[in-house]
Amino acid sequence: MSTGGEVGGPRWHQVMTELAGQIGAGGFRPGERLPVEAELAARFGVNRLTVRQALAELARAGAIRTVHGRGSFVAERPYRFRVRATAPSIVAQMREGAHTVTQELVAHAVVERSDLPEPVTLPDARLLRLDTVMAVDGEPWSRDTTWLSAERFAGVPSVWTPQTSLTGLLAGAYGITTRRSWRRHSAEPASAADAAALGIALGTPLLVLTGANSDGDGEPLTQTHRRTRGDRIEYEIDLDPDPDV
Amino acid sequence: MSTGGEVGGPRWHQVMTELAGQIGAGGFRPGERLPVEAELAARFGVNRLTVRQALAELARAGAIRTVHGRGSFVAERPYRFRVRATAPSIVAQMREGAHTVTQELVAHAVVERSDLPEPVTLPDARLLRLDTVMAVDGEPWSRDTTWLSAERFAGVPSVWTPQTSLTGLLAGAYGITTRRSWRRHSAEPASAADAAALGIALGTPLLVLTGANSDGDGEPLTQTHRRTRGDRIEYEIDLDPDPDV
DNA sequence: TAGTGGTCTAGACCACCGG
DNA sequence: CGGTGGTCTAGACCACTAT
Repeated sequence: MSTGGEVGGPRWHQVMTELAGQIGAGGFRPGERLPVEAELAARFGVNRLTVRQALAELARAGAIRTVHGRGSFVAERPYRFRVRATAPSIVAQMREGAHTVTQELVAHAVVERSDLPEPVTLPDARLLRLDTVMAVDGEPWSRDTTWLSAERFAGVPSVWTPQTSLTGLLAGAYGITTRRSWRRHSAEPASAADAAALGIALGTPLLVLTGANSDGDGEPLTQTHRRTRGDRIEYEIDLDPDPDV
Repeated sequence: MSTGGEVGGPRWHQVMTELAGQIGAGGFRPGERLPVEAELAARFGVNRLTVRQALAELARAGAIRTVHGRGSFVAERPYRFRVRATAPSIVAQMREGAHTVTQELVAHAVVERSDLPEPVTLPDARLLRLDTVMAVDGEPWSRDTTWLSAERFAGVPSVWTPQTSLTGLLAGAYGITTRRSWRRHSAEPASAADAAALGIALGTPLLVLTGANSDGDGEPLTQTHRRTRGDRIEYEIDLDPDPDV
């Protein structure tokens, strides 16, 4: 610093890069609380709102996490979980990696087929809709909605536990082998509901997956809408036929 | 309004949903300029900063586009381009749909292999790096970086035009058929450079693709890093073996 | 109850755009 | 040049968290 060079850019941007640099250099440890906003404002010689804009950008980028009434904390694991998009069960993949995965069932209802997002691939008119929140190693990770036949799978909600994997449940209780059918990926800002459920700032980028799975015969079985923290996931799509497997 | 119902939530959120409703209901046409911030502030009876927070959220969601010195405009096409992730050339796909696609070469350089993002699949030590900005129907759409052998393809920059498709160029001038090899998808907030190149607000969600293509024999040929506006793209991944093809 | 972040205001000045 | 959004300040009060 004090190289005499042009500093340039808005003050909040300078504050942001300065803080990001200190975090990256280990000046603040993962999980550690940053100084309070008023303290940062005094330290940088700027108004508190200027500090807040810098912190907001850091939060969107996943470098810190800000909690109302408690403070801003350096992100625990700057880690992006890599998931194979071509496999049907994400839960199974993660548990292979010795991670704790839970899926809390926050709501379920029987809905009409018009409730499904495009493209609609399920044949049933009445569908069971499961709204769940997935957490990895205790940290909220994605907000998921799954639709499946209300008639065939009416008993699913009553046997659901946070340890349930839908793919595993269908295999165990119904003898159905699930296969992936199609996937679509896009990116959206977190809505107020997303932010509340995932403990992130409003507007944080989410990776949005919509997709469907079919049974062993290729018949449509489930349809899914998953909203995952963008800073915590990376979908991997292997297209080359691998001759070693 | 004045239904007597609970309004709830912060004022900026109310302003946001009110404006979003008017846009959705056709109160403002696509491309139309919104009233200036001071006018909106007066109309809603709030401070200009409160209006600005509402507009910032609408911009992140892609509903409006704000331009310094000119104003905020309702998004032209609330349209998400659907792209098959399993095909090698996105440019070809879009032109099939009768869309105008240009790729401006903004920079090119010869770099070391360490410049490549993980996982590194190209064998060459010295690589040609192409930085381009893709526009669809005149609107900036993605920021791309492509690496390929500096030795074999040294002539590429000198023949590049905005109409060039790299896949087409390799086929035409080098007789090479390109195949997709692997892809990774994640989501990130737009950096300052992204925002400037794509004409979007800082922090807007981007769909980030990293991937590689190989030649007909499966030999690694190119590696790509593409940052696309999240509100303008949807990657489609077909996994079911299609018996008709 | 004290400390923290979240919201809002009033006012000022700067940077960019177009005629 | 006038009009627009972008930044910054000083100060106030509210909502949430922990003790």
